[in-house]
Amino acid sequence: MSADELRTAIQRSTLRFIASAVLHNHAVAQRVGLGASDSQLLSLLNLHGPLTPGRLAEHTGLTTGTVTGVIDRLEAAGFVRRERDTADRRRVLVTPVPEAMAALGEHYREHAEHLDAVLAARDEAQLRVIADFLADLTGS
Amino acid sequence: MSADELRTAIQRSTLRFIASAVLHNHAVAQRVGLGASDSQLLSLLNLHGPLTPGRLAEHTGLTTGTVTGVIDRLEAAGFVRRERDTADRRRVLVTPVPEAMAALGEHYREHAEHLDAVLAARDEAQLRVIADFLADLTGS
DNA sequence: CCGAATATCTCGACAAGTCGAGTATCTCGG
DNA sequence: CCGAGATACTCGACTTGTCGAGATATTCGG
Repeated sequence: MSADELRTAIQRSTLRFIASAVLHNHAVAQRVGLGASDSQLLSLLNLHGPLTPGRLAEHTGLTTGTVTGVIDRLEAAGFVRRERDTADRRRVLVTPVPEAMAALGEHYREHAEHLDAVLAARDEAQLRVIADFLADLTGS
Repeated sequence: MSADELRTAIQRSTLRFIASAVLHNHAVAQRVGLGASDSQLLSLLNLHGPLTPGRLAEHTGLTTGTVTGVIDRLEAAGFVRRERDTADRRRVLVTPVPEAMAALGEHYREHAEHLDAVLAARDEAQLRVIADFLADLTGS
């Protein structure tokens, strides 16, 4: 395999990986009883950390009224907590609840174990190449 | 960084990557006017190739009546085609329309270009490590 | 202080998606 | 052939999610 062939193979694999991840994510959300917007909002919180309802509305394209409802559902289900900002008491910080997130993570355990198994077959030099690649890819 | 540290770094990066991919996928679907089930069905077709409405209903957990409606929407929007199976004429094969898929892919061009840039900085040996890793990960 | 601006929440009306039961068409074994 | 089973589609009722306008609470500048 030439370098070019390797690159296109990597691109195809990446697409397959994304598609399967998206599907699994959707399946998990459905099993747990989360709607599409609920799941989207949780993903945002996991990526960016605690956010205010206003910022969540901007990121999702939903109105603030709708976001209030989404947060209500997520809070009732125990996935997030509301915390009033002590500095500016108009504001509310929506923070994910770690235990609930860990419980959600259980639904990804098979995938995590598969990843573990794949990584176990690599030596340190190879792991470094993979880690660097993913770090560059996720931009961090 | 030890091998263990590299492994946990890889796991974290993978999670970040999935979360951001799921979010972007959702954003694209919304922009193009696809509902959650519509997008899910398209992902299934892209992964597994042409499927019958019955199988799609099984995979998604929707009823066959609902799947008919989803396919109607996707067909009207030009994303899929219905083809009657000539061998068993009760059956319908739902196949993605390549041009529409390519048009959808445009929404991922920034990501593809970023991936290109990241890969351009790797030599052939590193590319091979990454390609093998992704092949094992996606199980193919 | 006071008025304007900001942030969130409330709630009735509306839109979209889904179900479920029934219908139409086709296949296959006896 | 014919009847049972399979496959997809139709359509009315219902659930869910979303909007949008207004209400409430808080901050900030002058």
